[in-house]
Amino acid sequence: MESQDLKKAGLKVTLPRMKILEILETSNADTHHLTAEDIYRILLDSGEEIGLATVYRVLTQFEAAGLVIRHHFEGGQAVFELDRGRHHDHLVCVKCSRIVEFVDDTIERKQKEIASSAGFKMTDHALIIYGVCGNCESSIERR
Amino acid sequence: MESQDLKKAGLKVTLPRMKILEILETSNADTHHLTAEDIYRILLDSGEEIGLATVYRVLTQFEAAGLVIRHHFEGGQAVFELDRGRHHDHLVCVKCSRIVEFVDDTIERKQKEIASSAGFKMTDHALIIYGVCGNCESSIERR
DNA sequence: ATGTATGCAAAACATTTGCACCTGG
DNA sequence: CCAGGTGCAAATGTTTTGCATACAT
Repeated sequence: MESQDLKKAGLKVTLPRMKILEILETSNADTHHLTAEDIYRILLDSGEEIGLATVYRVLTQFEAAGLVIRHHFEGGQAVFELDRGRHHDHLVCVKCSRIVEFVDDTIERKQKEIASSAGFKMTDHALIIYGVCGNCESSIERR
Repeated sequence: MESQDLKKAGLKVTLPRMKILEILETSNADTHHLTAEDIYRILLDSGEEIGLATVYRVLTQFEAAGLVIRHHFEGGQAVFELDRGRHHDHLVCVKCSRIVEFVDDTIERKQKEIASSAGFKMTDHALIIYGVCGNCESSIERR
């Protein structure tokens, strides 16, 4: 049960928070990571009464608590994903926004080297590879 | 003379465009990459009469023409840098926003491998390492 | 009860667009 | 001269905030 996670983060266990956590857990996996608006729509569609502002507030709190990660890929909206602890980078399809996660130890190691040889104490890093995924590649022409 | 670049891109050689190009050329190098607002301020401060909208319009045209690259680092505003042809990635100081550019062939190679083994046709990629630079590290405490 | 969360509306930003006027070739 | 460029103001899209009400403990 993840209501524990909420309590641990000093956040009351409320319905909106539980619902948002649940959505992140279930519809997050291999497909799209979610925007605040996505989550808002899903909640509305499933009959919940919630405000977009609350979604943003909750996501921001979750981010501060280390429960979710906020990404700024291209295209205005930030996307959110549950922080499952295992760091990874992203492949983003520029056609359909499909996201594939990956980890590469060689790259991870190299990054640390680069940072320290530039005199930086690395705090974080983001590697995003943009491209056209297999699906979109085959189905020629689409928006 | 880079008025050539403008003509080549099908853009009239106007004062605002020249000025913006000049700013990108001179104050771009090792320090901060510039936001549209930065450029706007610099122009106003140097006595030019220009609108922020024009700065955005020009930068967008420059981007389309391949003259500049737009980056979406953390923190709202996009930053722009001249495209000098040599691809590179970025180390960003989270304290002072100083930017260091770097290239690592191993990482470049690995990225291609990762993309193709995931069935993606890579179109672009962005690697950003966030950290605290030497300067900020030493001068303990600062905003 | 009581301090925190929420919903709504309004504010705050970053960026884009419409339009009348100006300018480069 | 005339298409394209510019400034200004208004529109947009995203995220944040103020405030009165509702809820978890």
